[in-house]
Amino acid sequence: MLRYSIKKYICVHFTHSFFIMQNIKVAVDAVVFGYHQNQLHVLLIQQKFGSSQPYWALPGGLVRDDEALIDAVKRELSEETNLVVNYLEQLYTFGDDINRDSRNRVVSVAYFALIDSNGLEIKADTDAENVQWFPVKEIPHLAFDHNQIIDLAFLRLKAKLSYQPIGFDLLPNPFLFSELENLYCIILEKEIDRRNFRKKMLSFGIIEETEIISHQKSGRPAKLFLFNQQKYSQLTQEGFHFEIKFA
Amino acid sequence: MLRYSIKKYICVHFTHSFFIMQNIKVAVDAVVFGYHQNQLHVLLIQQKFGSSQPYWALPGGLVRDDEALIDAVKRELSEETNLVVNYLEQLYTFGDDINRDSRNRVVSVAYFALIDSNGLEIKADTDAENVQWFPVKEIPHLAFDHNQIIDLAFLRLKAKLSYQPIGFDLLPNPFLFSELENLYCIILEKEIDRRNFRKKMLSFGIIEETEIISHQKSGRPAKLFLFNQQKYSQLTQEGFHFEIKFA
DNA sequence: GCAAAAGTGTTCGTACTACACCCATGG
DNA sequence: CCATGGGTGTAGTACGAACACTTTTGC
Repeated sequence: MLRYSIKKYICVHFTHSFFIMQNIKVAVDAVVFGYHQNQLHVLLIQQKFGSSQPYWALPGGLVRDDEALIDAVKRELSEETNLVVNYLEQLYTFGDDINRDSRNRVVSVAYFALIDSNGLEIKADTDAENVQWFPVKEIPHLAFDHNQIIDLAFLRLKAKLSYQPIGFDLLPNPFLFSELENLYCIILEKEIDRRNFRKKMLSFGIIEETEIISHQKSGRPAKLFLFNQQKYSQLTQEGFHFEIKFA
Repeated sequence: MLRYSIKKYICVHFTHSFFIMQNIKVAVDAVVFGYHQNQLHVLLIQQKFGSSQPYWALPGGLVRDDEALIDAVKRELSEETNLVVNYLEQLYTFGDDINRDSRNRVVSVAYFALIDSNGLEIKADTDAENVQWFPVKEIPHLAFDHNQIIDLAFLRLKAKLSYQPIGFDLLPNPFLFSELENLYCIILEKEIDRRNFRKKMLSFGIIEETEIISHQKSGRPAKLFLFNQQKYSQLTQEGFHFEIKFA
């Protein structure tokens, strides 16, 4: 079954050679999540096509010949939205649908990013704005297969929240414990017991209580907490595994 | 910061247009894992370059213009190794190193596959063979960044084994419980208590005991078990989550 | 003094861990 | 009868789940 044959050898050689022409373009797209107003948001930009009809789409674009994929994402984000994100990882490569872009075959490497969007809220009264946050539950119909990409990114975020301390990348540092708790509730779409959540979170030893008191909201003032990234890295090297799950 | 500007708009439009030329090729590569002789193996093929020096490499090749990525992997596997795998998923896209292929910039979408390699063992005496299983701990120096790809695939396999019932895709069906247990021990690289393992595995209700008795080995004959994929799918829809962890 | 959010402990049950002996067969 | 691998139960422990009242501030 695995036996070698001349025919197969030629085939192997052929498909590994560069004699065959290929007309596929490589793009990157980024799903940038932000958290503000007690909601999870996705950053979208507005585009115009030849058809002159404006679509909302994920920030992204074609990769340059001399540019790493990850650099292409960073460049696009910087050019299109002027943002630098806190967390960035590769999500999935979309290239099974040959016609996902009607102009040309495009394989898109999608990335997944997190940012603290608290200081970045866009004025809703500026109609000319072409970059905007959308609540993740109110995403319009987007260009290409971008809705699908967001769905996948959201699943990834939900999953990762439980086994990697990435929630902090959506919050200011220092942050309020209530913000963190709320973030988990909203993204995981379930209620979480405040006492158990705090107990578990603090038990890891990767969060430090500061002496800073926040008077931002009504009610009793709250202490601010710091996520200690360095401590987390250290513990991880020692075999520690972050995991937080709720019924 | 997110304010719209003409300059930015032009930039967005430009990078999303197809006026810019791109000279990047798109390839797929597959890390195929097999399990036999109580060891985890990876399938490699032998290639020749212009330099005429033969390298071992992952099965893979360039994607055709009219072909889904996943179909490209299946085609390459079929052409190069004549195999149909039990499990196949996208692993990661390698495209940060511009020079990973010295001939041309190539972005490679790597896949991760599992197969029951028990009936497929290659005769070691056939020197002309250009497809071969290598124990995962004895992989030679490969072409391109293929060693790195295998490392990542192995990490993925290790991780997935704990939260997805993919071990069965490396075994015959029906299988011996001792095989399953051994597979977990070897891939996770730790010892597992036999009694606890069996108890936990059976508690999910996705494995059925058959009346078939195996007399293959010395010692007391063993019952064969069946993994019930359908039952697993059903349970998953009902919110069941496979998870098996050991100290 | 009341509304609003912060802060805090205990009990109960479940699930993981550790651990050792007998059983069925082939040679 | 001996070697080889298959099959099984229990006791202790640790962790997750459920649950409600007090505290501090602004208005």
